[in-house]
Amino acid sequence: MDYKKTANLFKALADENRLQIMEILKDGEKCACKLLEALQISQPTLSHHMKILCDAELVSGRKEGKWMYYSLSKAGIKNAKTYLKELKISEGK
Amino acid sequence: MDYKKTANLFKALADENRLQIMEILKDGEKCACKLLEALQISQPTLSHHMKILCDAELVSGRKEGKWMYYSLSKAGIKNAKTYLKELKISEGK
DNA sequence: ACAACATATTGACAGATTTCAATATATCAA
DNA sequence: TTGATATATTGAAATCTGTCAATATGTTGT
Repeated sequence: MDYKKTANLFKALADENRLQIMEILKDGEKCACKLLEALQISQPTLSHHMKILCDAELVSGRKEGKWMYYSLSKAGIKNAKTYLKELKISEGK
Repeated sequence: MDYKKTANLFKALADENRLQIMEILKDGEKCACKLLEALQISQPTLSHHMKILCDAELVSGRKEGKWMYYSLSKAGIKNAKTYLKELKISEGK
């Protein structure tokens, strides 16, 4: 198991603003400008958070003209689910 | 949804040493001294990590004489699973 | 009570993370 | 091409986190 990669994945989920972004994206693809409206953070800060979420494959981005559209990505979410699924509680002594 | 609590939960999983601890505990309850042997960290650092894992309810501790036994706890793991499960990818526009 | 041991707490430091202002890059419209 | 707009990057400051040495607390055996 790759501890570094897994830690990075959970790090991406370990921030209140990023959780709120994920929450908004549950509703479907959104433009960066919409996310900026919803959060009380500056534009560079949003851009930084989006990079972290994209790097973790929790979110994917699509550029259309001068706009960036973001949506949830299955890959990262699946990785996290898989990790948790493997946390079986054994009765080993 | 409680962003702070959820962020804390994922923060607890966002560290390589703590992931390794979880990995070891998958095998069943372990004494703190065993964890200390397995990890390349000092005793106070281990104690600090265990507190974070316990606070997130990912691990529970049991004191027996002068020893502490730790094991995986269902509550935190379930909370994380539930969060991920709710990350449904909708087609809403 | 005292010594030995296991774990927890405190205090300090280094490195990581979040944040914003300033600036850069890219796209569109006139 | 120029100006306006959307997003990304850079650089710096404040805060948070992981770490260890030193010390405290709690337990067991003598």
